[in-house]
Amino acid sequence: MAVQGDRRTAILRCSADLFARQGVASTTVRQIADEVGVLSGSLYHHFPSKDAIVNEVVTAYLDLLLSRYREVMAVDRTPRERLEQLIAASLRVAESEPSATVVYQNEMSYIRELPQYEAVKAAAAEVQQTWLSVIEDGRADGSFRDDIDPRVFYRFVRDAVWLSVRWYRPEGPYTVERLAADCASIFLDGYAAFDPE
Amino acid sequence: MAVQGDRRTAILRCSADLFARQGVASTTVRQIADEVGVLSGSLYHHFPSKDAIVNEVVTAYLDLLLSRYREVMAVDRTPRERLEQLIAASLRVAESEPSATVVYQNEMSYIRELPQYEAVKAAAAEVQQTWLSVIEDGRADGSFRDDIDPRVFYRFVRDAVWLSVRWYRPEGPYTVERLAADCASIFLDGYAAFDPE
DNA sequence: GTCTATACGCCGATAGAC
DNA sequence: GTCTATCGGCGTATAGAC
Repeated sequence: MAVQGDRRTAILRCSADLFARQGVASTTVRQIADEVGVLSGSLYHHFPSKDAIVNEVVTAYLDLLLSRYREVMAVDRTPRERLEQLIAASLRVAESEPSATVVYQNEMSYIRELPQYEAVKAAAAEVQQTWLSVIEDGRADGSFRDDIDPRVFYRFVRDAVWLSVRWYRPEGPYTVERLAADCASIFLDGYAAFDPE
Repeated sequence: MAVQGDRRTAILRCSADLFARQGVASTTVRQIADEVGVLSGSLYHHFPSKDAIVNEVVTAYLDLLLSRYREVMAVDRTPRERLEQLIAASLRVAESEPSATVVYQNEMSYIRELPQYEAVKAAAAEVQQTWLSVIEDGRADGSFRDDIDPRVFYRFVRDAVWLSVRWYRPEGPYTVERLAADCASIFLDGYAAFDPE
């Protein structure tokens, strides 16, 4: 069982890497098997289909992300602090699971056709609701602007945060914590120079 | 010739729509032919390969985008005004060519393997250079902040702008000009409420 | 749990009639 | 310029030996 668990994990990890690099549709079960070090037929002992592998990659990713979001929301903070924390939590998840993050960002049209899409949809809805509730709270207490639709602001932040997996490399001196701080500062304070007053 | 030109255009338009909806790898030449209203063999009278269709969709898109950017840069304006104009020009191109925009945003790993990738690469470099020069000018004249890497700011703006094709629908009362204004205002002034002073 | 061997369909692309 | 017909290859998935 430990062996099977390790093999399953290896299959999921190799698949996520290939899916992220080449796209799901362009990745073959033979490539996955090569990377794992078995023949393609052996994959079907662990998963019933290629789609099942995709589904598990995405589901595990969303479970991790949601658990981090729930931790952020469990603490009493201002909307601004919570927004900063959501950005930082997202970037940390993207750093620890870059391939799964890329798959989820790039392959939504593929994911939507999976047989178990409803579970993914529910998790995605909770993710969105978390962000929107924080933004609405900030509008309500006057710390955020009320002249721009919260959904528009949410989508800009979301896309900027998640697409950072396409260019951010955690190896350099620019840490993920600094990236999160810069992101929050740009979106909240703007890139225009502060008024020298 | 007019007929062939029309047919070529129809093939490009249908291909871009399918590529955007399903991904390039998952779109077959038979699907493209069905959508156009011919049989798949007939496509090869107009294009030597499926990859050639992808290449022309992307190249035409980048040509259009660059021509709009050059118009913006031809006028003497402040960095802030130019940044607003680049955002607006980008969103207008995304509105007029949504499928090609999606293809270019989603399929970079496919595009990078095309035989004629060098031309695409050159155009992409000019796009990036246009944004960066405007941002650098704003830092130089003190209108933009100098405590955050211009490349980081560029990538956040770029991703927020281009990913709007995934959710923005021009049919509603929220016009693309208003979207551009909101985008520029968030990125330059921030979403935090203005100091009531 | 992995391998060998293979079924079966769809893929991009081509040749040649019309 | 489009059609008919088809080729060779590679895709996912399966059956059964070990």
